[in-house]
Amino acid sequence: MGRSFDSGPDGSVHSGRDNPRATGAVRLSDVAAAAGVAAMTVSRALNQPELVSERTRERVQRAVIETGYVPNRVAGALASSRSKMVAVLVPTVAHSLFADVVQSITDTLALEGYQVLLGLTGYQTTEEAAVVETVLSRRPDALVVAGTRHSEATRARLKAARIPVVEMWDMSDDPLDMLIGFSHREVGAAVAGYLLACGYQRFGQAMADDPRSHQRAEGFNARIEVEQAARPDSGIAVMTCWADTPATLVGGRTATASLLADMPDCEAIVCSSDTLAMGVIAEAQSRAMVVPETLAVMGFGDMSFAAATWPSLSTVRIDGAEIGRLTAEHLLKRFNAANPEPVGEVLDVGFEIMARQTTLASRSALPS
Amino acid sequence: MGRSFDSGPDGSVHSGRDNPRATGAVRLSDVAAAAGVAAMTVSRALNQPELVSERTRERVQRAVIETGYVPNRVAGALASSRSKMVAVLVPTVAHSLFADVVQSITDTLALEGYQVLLGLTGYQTTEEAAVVETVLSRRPDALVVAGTRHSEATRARLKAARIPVVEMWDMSDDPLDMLIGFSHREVGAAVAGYLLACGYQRFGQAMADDPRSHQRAEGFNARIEVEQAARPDSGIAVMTCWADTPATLVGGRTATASLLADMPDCEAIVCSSDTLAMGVIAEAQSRAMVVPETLAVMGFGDMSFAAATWPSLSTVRIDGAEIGRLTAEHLLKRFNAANPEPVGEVLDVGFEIMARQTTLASRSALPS
DNA sequence: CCAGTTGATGTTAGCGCTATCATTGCGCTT
DNA sequence: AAGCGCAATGATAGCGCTAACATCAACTGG
Repeated sequence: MGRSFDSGPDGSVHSGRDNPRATGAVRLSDVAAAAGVAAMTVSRALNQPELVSERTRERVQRAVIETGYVPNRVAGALASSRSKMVAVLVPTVAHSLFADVVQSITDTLALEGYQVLLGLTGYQTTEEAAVVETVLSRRPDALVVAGTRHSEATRARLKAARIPVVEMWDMSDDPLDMLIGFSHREVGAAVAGYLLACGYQRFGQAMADDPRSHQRAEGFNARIEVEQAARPDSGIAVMTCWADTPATLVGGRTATASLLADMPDCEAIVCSSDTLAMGVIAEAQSRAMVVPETLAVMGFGDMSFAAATWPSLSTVRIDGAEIGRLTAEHLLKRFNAANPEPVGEVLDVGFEIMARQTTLASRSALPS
Repeated sequence: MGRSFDSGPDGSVHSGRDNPRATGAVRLSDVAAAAGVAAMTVSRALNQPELVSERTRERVQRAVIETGYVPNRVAGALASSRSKMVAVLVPTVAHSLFADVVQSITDTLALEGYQVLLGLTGYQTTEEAAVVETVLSRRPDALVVAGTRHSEATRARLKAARIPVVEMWDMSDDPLDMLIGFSHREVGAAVAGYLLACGYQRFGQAMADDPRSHQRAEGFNARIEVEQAARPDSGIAVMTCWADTPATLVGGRTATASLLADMPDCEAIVCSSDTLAMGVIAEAQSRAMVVPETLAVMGFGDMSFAAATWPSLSTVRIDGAEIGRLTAEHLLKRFNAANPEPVGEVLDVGFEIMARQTTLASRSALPS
């Protein structure tokens, strides 16, 4: 209590405030001196309180407040080789789907004191490799990455890092470790099934030209082909228009114009994102077409505005928050487990078709 | 080349692979052994290449690749007390405005090898204090925080940390250090001025009940009062309806219903967010009111969908990416400067009124 | 009453890097 | 030839923390 922070009676282990390399911040040993215990005891009182007697714990607590101590986790991480950080790599955060995931991971990890180191990879694999290396240099306790297509160099680095890795967002046949996502093919097939059930037959697809959209388009077409085979004379048909990435409103309008030019009797347009779908609706309305009576529209993503438009947008909902939560919970379980070995587990979180006003549930009941 | 990594001829400084506390990862000294130089030289070759001869630099480069070395920046940060990390604290990232800022900061800082440590504070000041302490324990080189209202404890911690602090998003009279944002009052006043110029006189306000929206509402009302004083018999009037936070579509619809009930001749509804505005439009359309002829709508935020709707949403654009870029550039300048003292600088990035289809530029020319 | 056990605390020795100063070799001057 | 300055490299000593082991008192049971 009455003791100086700078020197114990024995001359403290640390070189004290006069050392040119010291940061000047309050250290564990300062708190220890204030509490009249050893530095190690303070460390334990803060990190493993159950190992310390209640009386000591309280004294340390008081000394921490008194000195205004903020632990230096950089030093802690170096000494213990546990950083309590999780690197999260997503292409961008300026997109509500990934933003939801990041938000949810951050919130869930925070419950046990873990923090998120954010890495934005862009949409290029080359950039990903650089970001992975930078992020690994911080020695995170785990790494979460969106997507399953990594360069060989990246895969090697991730394996060499010997930390839990969660791939999310996409499904894959050979996950590096843990995988949490959904199948884009199945989304496409489900959308086709839904629209067929509604009674639609003439389809346009306005898709952004990226790998995931391609998978959804494939799933869609596969389901349509099954139906064509089952009902050869039904007049079921699909046209696809590929838009530039990233998807924009204008892209949706342009795609719609193109699709309507080639397929004037198009009944429904399926989009690879809600943003494109908004463009489709805008183009339709500007042509005085009535949505959904004249033209149905289907989006993807269930972004915040999808439910808010008039007519509200039918779309596919991916629960990004759920993916994030599951990811974080899985990691916390791994951290607390004795054995941190890769598990090779795969979790399909699925998706939900949100039937709203831009599609008609029973179009077949209407006069065509 | 033919040398073992584990022991130099002199018996290496480090205890080698048999030490139980070593991580097993490739270390600087391993690279040094492979390149036949001292560890310090490798460190310099990587961090201050200009201090090393070209021949040595190349040898080191080769050794790095050969050994698969990934620097341990945790150790580096401890030794140099520079972490090359910037903490970014925002209420949420599941909101495109903040997401844009985070994206932009991350991208810009990455140019000079800095990384972002993300902290999500929620909308409560109590949470902010805890998050600030946690991130400071990582000893970031700077801290960026959205908003200017901090608890005393937070302000004290930030000052004690002795690192550059950038407050962003709001204006304030007494910034802690650097401040980059815009004036919410001025936004409100500008929106009022714009709508008055269009010829509107009967206004509704659908505002989320948060401090920033209050400031905008104040600015709006102040401008309206000036006009009322100038033209006492004009019939200019405002009604305000406060919606719950966070703003939702349904909140917008409810607010609209309430406003129209109290002010049936309402000509224009001003919203505190684009999301609320979408709700207003949806409610209007469901009542067969024509936007903008019967009811004009004004949003805030210029979110991605604002330009995409039909009719497209008139709103106020804040350039989140610009705020992020300026923030990051300011910090980089500070990092490279000799003197890292607080600057007390304030930067107003302003805003832009995006006149789109939900407002009529010359309503006065129409028959009322 | 003493070896064995337990719980609480202290001591020591690094974690892997970089700041700092020391050393070396080389070209140049006087 | 001795002295100087400079560029390149090396050796040393920590940064602030925690793993691992050591110590010590207070018990336990035979």
